[in-house]
Amino acid sequence: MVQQIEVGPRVRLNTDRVLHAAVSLADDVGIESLSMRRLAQELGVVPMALYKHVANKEELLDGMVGVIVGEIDPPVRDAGWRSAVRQRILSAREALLRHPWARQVLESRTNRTPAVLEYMDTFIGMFLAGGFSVDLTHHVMHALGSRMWGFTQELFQDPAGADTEGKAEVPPEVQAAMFQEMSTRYPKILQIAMAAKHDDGPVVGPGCDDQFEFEFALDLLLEGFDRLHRQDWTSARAKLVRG
Amino acid sequence: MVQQIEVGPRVRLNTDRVLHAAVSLADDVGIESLSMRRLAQELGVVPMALYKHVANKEELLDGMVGVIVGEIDPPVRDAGWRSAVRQRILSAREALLRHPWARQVLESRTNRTPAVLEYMDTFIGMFLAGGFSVDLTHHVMHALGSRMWGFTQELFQDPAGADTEGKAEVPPEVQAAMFQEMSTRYPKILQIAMAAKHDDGPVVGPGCDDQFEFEFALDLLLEGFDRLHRQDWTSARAKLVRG
DNA sequence: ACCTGAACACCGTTCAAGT
DNA sequence: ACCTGAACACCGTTCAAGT
Repeated sequence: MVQQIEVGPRVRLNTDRVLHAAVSLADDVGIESLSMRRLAQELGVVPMALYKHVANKEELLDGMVGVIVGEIDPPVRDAGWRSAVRQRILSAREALLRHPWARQVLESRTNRTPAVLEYMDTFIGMFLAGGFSVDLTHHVMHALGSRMWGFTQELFQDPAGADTEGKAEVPPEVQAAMFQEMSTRYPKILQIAMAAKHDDGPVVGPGCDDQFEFEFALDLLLEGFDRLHRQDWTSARAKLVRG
Repeated sequence: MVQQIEVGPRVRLNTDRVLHAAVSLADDVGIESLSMRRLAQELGVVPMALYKHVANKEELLDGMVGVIVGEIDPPVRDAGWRSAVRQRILSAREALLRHPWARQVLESRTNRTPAVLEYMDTFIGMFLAGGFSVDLTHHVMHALGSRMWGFTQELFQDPAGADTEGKAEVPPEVQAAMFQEMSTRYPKILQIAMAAKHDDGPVVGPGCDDQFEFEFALDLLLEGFDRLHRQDWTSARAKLVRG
């Protein structure tokens, strides 16, 4: 699991080492178990030593986000806006999927760190380079929202995730009872959940093809953006129509 | 600010009273300051007394979400799916806006409480009643994601929000320097930010019409859903095409 | 310049006891 | 049946001191 020990001459701490240690500690033990004290221990150092390199825990989290954002590929060159945007979002998605805690941290934070701003700036650049008006680009960015990072709120999240080991298996008869309960109380949820499972396999469990769902919504939006772009959509006109 | 005092015969605690006290405490002091101890104090009771009515803090948060979800209007009757969905989402949005902490709590949680399931079930029902296939409804729900709750990740969030009082005002010359810095490092962000401010007023500050942005993206999606629905879209066919 | 020790003001939660 | 007191094992962070 977590590497530690670290004998020999104590390596000098620096912000980068702190940040990367924090990232891999969060990868290993989960974000909820990441504390300044625990991180210090991992680095073989007293808690207060960290405060020379990050001002506080908030800044630590911002720095960790920065590390992950740094793993996202820059926009591909010489491609249309649509494929450039699509590829970059899917690259972001891959980076975020490597660090399951990152989604939550990204969302919980009002990020205006240089790394995040840099990402957004080049992101916006893809639309502008594709001939989008500044106006449309602005609204398009809002429409994407967190999808820009390659994720959306999952509808039917697995409970907690993390340690699947500790939890006792649900015995089949209890599972059947839960199923019964669901089908009478929430029949429609069950219906669409069953539809997803149909061609996959297990009736209960995470049978959704998340990647398909993500691309479904993404392409729907991209299609819409494209249409508006070709129509020379402006927000002023839209507001007029809306009244 | 926070009402407390509460003299006279101590009212008996119950889960409902605990939950509602927690909601209004979070409204008042912010979710990050909501602790079991603080809540107990607010109710004029020792911390441990709460544990007779909620199993732990997680369950408290789930219960608080339940209270907010209960404030969302049920689907309107005798309307087309599109207007029913639209109205309900905007009603959810109003409820969530009344409790600024709710968005974050909703997102941080793997909610499968009865209140949330009930909301989703009736939500799904609107599409099915509109003649959507179970298949399309499933994907459409994923595409909506957290937009179902009436919010999306805000692009340019105000830092932290909450106590605007304590923070010292940024002096104009510093503001100008920040502006300068932004325009050279993140020129495109500035461009689209300026576009938003154009007809509003202050150059810096929250000049975005959040409601417009929200409806812009929502209508783009609804439009897309409608098109797929009329084309008798199926995921099987879509996967075939995609390869 | 960087790290340490001890302390402060908090957390959520358990356990055994009170009425 | 409900509430209390005292305690446990944690937090993030400050301050003054060490090398």
